[in-house]
Amino acid sequence: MASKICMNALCGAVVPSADFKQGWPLRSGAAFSSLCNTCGTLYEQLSFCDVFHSDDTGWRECISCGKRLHCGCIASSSLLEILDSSGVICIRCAKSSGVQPTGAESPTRFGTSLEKYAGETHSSSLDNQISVGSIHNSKFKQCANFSNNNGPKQFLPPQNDSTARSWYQMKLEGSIPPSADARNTCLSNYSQLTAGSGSSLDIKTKADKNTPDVKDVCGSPVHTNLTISLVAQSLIPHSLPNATHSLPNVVCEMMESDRPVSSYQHGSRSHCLLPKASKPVLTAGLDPNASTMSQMRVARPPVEGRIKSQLLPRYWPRITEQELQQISGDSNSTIVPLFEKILSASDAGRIGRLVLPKACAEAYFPPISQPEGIPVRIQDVKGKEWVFQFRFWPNNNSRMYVLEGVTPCIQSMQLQAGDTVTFSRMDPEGKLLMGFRKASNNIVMQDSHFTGKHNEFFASEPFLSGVADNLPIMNGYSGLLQSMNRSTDPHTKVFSKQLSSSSGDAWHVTDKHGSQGIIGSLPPTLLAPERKRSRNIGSKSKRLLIDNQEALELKLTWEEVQEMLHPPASIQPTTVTIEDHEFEEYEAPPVLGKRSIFIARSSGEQEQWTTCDCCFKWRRLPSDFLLPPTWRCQENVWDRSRCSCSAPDELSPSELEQLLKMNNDFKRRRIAVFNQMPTLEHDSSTPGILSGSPGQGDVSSPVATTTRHPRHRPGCSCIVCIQPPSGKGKHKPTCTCNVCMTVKRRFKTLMLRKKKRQSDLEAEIAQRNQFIWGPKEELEVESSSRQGGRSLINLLDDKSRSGSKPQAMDMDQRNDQPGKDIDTYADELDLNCQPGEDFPVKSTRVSMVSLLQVASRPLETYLKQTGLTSLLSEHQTSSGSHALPQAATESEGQPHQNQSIMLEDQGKEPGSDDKVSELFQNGTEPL
DNA sequence: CCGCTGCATGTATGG
DNA sequence: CATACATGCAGCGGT
Repeated sequence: MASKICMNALCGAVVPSADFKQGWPLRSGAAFSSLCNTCGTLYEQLSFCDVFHSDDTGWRECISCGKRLHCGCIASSSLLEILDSSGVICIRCAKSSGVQPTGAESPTRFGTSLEKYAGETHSSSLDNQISVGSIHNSKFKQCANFSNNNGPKQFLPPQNDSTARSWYQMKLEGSIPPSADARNTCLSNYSQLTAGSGSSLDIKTKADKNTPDVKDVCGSPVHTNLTISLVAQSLIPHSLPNATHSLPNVVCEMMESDRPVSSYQHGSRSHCLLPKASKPVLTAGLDPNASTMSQMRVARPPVEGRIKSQLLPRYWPRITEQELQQISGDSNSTIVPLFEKILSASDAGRIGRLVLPKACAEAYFPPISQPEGIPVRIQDVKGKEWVFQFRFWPNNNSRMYVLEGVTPCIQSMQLQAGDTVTFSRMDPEGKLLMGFRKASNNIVMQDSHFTGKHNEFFASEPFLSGVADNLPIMNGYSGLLQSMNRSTDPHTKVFSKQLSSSSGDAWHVTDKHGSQGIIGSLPPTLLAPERKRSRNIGSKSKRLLIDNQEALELKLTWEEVQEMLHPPASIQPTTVTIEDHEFEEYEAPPVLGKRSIFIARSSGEQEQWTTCDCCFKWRRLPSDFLLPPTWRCQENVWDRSRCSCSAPDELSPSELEQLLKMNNDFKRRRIAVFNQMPTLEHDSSTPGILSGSPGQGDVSSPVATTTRHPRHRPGCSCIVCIQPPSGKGKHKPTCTCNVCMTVKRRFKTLMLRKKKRQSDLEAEIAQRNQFIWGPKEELEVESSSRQGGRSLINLLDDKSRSGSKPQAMDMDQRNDQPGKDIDTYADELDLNCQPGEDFPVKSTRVSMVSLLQVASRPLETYLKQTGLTSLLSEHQTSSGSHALPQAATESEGQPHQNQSIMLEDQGKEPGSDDKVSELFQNGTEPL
């Protein structure tokens, strides 16, 4: 019998694992946790995947294809479905064979109950087949009377006979009629099964057969070591008698013993039994720092079922038990969370009008028939009572509800756009309460970031959960699915990483570009002009963009967390395509690597630095070394002479300080890039951020540029990673290395595409403008070069229009391509071109005249000069430079691939052709 | 001129 | 496509 140690440092009790019968399935999609029997501390949060680790290995076999897929990875949740208590079929088989669950009226399937619970339904056709869970098909068989409420209790299922089929019956007492309707409501909607505060569900025991007396079990000291906890909702709380509010609110939900299972509601918690303890994981949507269940922030569906169907999950209250208790204090009143809203700029503005979600207003506020509305009294957390005018505006045959006069209240709470106001009700008085959460301690990043619209950004989002506590439960999963489902990018790859034994559940997604680009991975919204961004604060709460440094830092931190995850070494993923989405399946868990810092010295040498887990000193490693989760300098096989803990290779304090400073500086610059993107192109004084101009670092000191940024790891086959350090390693035209082959392949594809397009436009183009097409043709040789072409054309276009210098280009004039200045394009040009020649171009300033000279050359001349003629004829893309010719530059600098990284993504944006055609249509004559 | 009020409109999003 | 909602803005009244 395995034992665990309670993670509560103050407790430390050994928690023996009960010898539960395996194959005791439970629903997925909840905030699972385990409680220490001794101190009651929640010490594990189990992912939804863990629930069907029925064999405790995490591996399940598809009953159709036999493929073994590991729970805890994407496969377990989205690619597997449980057809009955034991059978699992992968989605591919289910889809291809049309397998339908048999033997059950309502199949037990995983992976969706959570989404439904959190309102995060996704659009897969499979979803339609997925029930809320076997609960839907369950029967209440046993009741228990939990008449005492002294601390957490667990319900112990029959352990001696896993096949016992004891029938239970639940009796609802109080004002809830145990009618068929009520029961069916419960059965059809799990969220309502869980009674919450204010409820008084008194469940009487009616044991039969060989089932242990539940009452006895529950009245005795805790026996189980593992429970699943759900934050629950009230079940029509205000219809319950007030006198019972101090009693435990219990829902006993008993299933057949070969079915999910048992839970009971205690207070606002519901505890279910898990078959076995599993490794601790962070569960998305939960606060990883929450030491107890009461601190976990979980979205609660509305208390009234009819509202639930109307109210968007974004308004679901996410108040924690702790907060609820704080509000209710010692009073006997019950706090019913109603809804919450993230304040928009308008809400928090001086107008003093808080727009209420329509459904919420109509559900929880008094009905009003006149637009003038009525005054409502709302008490804030300090006990102060405010009177707001609750009214509506007619709007499109609908209503728009507002609370007027909220400014004093908002100000007293010191709220601003992005903060969250919560509305609760105190029962039985029915008094409305208003609380709040500051955005600063409630990093709210709504799930739009996870949608397929911005896959790049989505890919860079964390799936270590709980960091953003406003995320829907399990957002890592649901958001992932949403992204997959919404994405129109057929190349979207979901790179699922499984749990390593030492890590928590985490998802990692890369897009088709590898999503390594920090800047390139930003959604356009983050690169939007300031005005646009500020408007988006709280905009519909769906696309709340973090505009403050803190949140950006957090995002970067998330990224950094992801940097630590690597695919298992030497494991080749199998790629499957499901509904146009490519999945990389790994048959081994991911590796949680150790954090490291990448730097590049001015010599071009790249280094990786990390700390020894033994002596905690900084050590230098090869840049391409994949760090294991733990690493000690004794393992420094590259330089054994320096691998003792007192090795000379360690950093001196000053060096360390410098290194960390540079690392921080790099982070700051990443942030600065976000902030400065819109203005960069007309701010030649800040070229360093994108162009890597001199000044970034002392030539004699390490330069904190991640030319091979950390998220690219050995095994990454993207164009960035596979190319040698810039300026090094000339490739011969006949070279067949990865780099050259990739570039050749890309070039070939692009040329084919180009030719096809060209044939359509050739006549017009030849007639209209020869010299524009030339450079563009060339510049589109590589996708990332297209921006260069656009840049040039934009320059011309802009100059032709305004006659002003190109640096003065306004973002708004070409907002289809957020700011990059010309040297950025120059950098970009040499991104994927191969270092067959020395890189001639790295300019921080480009002469307009020289650019125009280049631009005005005939295509053939240009190709010839740039060596692309040979490329065209021989497809030797590895030779020659795609960069602007030397004449176009004034200085040289070092290549900076981290810009290239981002540009690789951007280069795939459509539009450059549009720009050209637009130019043509307008008949603009460049100069 | 300023601020308030009510409505209109644009945009995001869900169905 | 319908709807919700964030916010712009015209019009009005008060100062």
